[in-house]
Amino acid sequence: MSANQHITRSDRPLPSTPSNASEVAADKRFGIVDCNNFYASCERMFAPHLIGKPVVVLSNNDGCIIARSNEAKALGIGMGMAYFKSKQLLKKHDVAVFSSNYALYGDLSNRVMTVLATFAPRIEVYSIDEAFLDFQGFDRWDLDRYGREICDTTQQWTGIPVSIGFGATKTLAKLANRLSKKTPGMDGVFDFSSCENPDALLSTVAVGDIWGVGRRWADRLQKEGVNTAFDLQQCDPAMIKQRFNVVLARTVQELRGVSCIELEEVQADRQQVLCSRSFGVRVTDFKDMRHSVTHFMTRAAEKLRKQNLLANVLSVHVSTSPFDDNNEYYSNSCTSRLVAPTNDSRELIRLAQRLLKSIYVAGHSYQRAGVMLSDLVSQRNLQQDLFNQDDGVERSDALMTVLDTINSQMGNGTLSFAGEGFGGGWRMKQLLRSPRYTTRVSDLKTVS
DNA sequence: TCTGGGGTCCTAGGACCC
DNA sequence: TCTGGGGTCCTAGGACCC
Repeated sequence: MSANQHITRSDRPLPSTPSNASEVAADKRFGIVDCNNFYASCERMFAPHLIGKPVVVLSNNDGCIIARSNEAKALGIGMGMAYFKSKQLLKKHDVAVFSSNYALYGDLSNRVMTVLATFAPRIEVYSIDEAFLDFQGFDRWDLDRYGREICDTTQQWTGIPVSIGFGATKTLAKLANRLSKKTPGMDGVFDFSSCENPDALLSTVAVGDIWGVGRRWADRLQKEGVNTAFDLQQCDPAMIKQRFNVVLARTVQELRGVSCIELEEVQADRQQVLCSRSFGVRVTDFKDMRHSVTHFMTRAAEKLRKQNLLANVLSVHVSTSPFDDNNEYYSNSCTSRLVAPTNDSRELIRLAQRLLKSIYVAGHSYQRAGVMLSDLVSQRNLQQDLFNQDDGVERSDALMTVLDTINSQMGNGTLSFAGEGFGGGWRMKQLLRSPRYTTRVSDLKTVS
């Protein structure tokens, strides 16, 4: 780290173990398992001829590239690259291209998580392709060997290759996981605590590659001479808290081996539910816009009911493309509170349509729209309305249950609201989606 | 022609209350 | 002339994650 006036090193000696280590029964130890190139691996599961070949998966609406196999990465295909800009390159190297197929990825993710849960007393499913495992008390275990067993078993039972990192904190485990994939010879398993010269290793990691340090902060830190994970670890947390914020200060502590971010086994209730999409083609007609917003509202209400939640607040937003230089950018949203919390699609649709009317301005070519539900409350401890004595709520529940049951048993969209319209160019493009191999009987793979 | 979607946490500042 | 202090709630915006 170069000398500078702003960032001062802490004079305190770095703790080799958490300072309160004597008070806890055993040192904390976290593992993070991460599925390698998850979406691409899922596609390969049912297309084994693609093993060893470059594969990419596109975002919703076939907009940009969001997952790449190692072979695709090696060709210089960047994450987030616009699909239309990379078509030539993809074609030239005969890259297999898929639209995203979340039904498939979600199902395979569940299988992976089920396997992982058998290897540790506690598991936190952190994202569709990652899970933290609790290995507190595993001090005497050969984690390197155990890690290899976890990877081998998961791959064998689910077909998805994974890698694992161990560390005294979540941040160090993430870092170990990253190193396990980047360092030849580690082969997807690395225990940071077993490292003989951690300072040297931390010096090889760019500050922006640390979990919790995004682009903005990486830029700011680098301007002040903090370039590597080692540099950041040497910073005084109090100074970081003052000059950046408490979140980054925690990251500094975590890099020092002081665990600040706990394992969260049970998922907290959601605070908001969103449904928002880009359109397959620009929308210039109010009727199409109303169809799309009604459709998004229907999906959001389904999500709400699936989690037994009710919403108090609804907002609707619309916008034109920020990339369109020829037309004026327009973006607007409108928020409203419901009279009483609800998850009834009909009521939410009615309000959403009203809100849409207030922000829709004719003459624009709209690129996206969406709805957001917030101030969510659990259906179980709903405050009863003293003045509403009719049986509306029960009837609404019954109707929504019927709707959801039919759609879940007979396929999404079996029953839909007239307001959603039929077809419509605004529905997203998914021209290259693979079959829903594991969640639809009609899409089952056949062997001839 | 064509640029994803869905979340979280934290902070600052204003309104309002006693 | 003089114009408190402490607290909560809400919102917008900025940062991050996958």
